[in-house]
Amino acid sequence: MTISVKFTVEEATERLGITSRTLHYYEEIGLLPDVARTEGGHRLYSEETLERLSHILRLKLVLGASLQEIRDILQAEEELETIKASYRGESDMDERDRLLDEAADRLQKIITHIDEKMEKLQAMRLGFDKRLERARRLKQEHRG
Amino acid sequence: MTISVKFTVEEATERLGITSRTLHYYEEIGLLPDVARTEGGHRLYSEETLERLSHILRLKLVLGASLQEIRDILQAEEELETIKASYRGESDMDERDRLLDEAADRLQKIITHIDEKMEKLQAMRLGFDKRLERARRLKQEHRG
DNA sequence: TCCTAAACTAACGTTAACGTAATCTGAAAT
DNA sequence: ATTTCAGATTACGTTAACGTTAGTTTAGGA
Repeated sequence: MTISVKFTVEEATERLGITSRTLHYYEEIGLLPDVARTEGGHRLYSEETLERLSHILRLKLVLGASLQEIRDILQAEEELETIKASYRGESDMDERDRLLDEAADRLQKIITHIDEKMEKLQAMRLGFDKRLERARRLKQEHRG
Repeated sequence: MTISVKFTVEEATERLGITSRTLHYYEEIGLLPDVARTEGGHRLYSEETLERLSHILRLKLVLGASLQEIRDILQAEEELETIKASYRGESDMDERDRLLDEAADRLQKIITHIDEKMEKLQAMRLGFDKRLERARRLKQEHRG
């Protein structure tokens, strides 16, 4: 049996840079399943939950995704994990292939979305770069 | 004198894929200076304004920036343009160099911000990629 | 045991970014 | 000249993502 270290609310907030209200809220809207409690009702966060939270925050920051969209992404990921975990089991293999394909499809869509975002970022970066270059050139001309 | 084509609200909304309310709102919070009007008070958008709007929407979508942040970015860009435009004029050259440096600094910060975002996107993309690969490998193993 | 800091629940408050409804005026085709 | 549709203004409504306050309970060290 593996020892599972648990973290208090304070430890979680400090590590993640968010408030307890945010933790409560995420739990409230179903982003955090199965948060453990002490006998007295105080929350205890596992390492995996903290990683999940970290993932959520990354998705928010980088993709600019809403919590609803994040919920969908997480769900797709979990589904995939479930399928993979049960893949060597007993039941209908064709059905499993189908489910796996579906999950892979969703992942592919997310990746495509990320790629599109990166392309746009790249284009925008080039635009700002040009402005900066022109500014620097202007300064050089003036000096020389 | 160059002919300046102007566009109606409807043309603008269709071209940009936003509602008139959004146009009004952006004007209201100062994102769109000097929107022209007909004699009767109807708005007329110039090509430059439409491009500005397009830029705003890109910044929103790609950077996930708030309208406040976008206002700041646009302001920085305008400042830089003003400085560049007056750079060959008469007044204090040292002061101009300073202003130009300042503006360039802000641009540099935006670019750095974009770069950081792209790095995070890249890392995230790799993460999703791995999951996808594992899913595909699993399917292959099962078949073979 | 007692005390204080941390956590709990419940509920109302807040801000950004628009949506929507109502009423009125302008534009342009017939 | 009239109709009709687009546009203007005003103002209240909405949603997401938390913030904040209040009153109560738990945890853990002196």
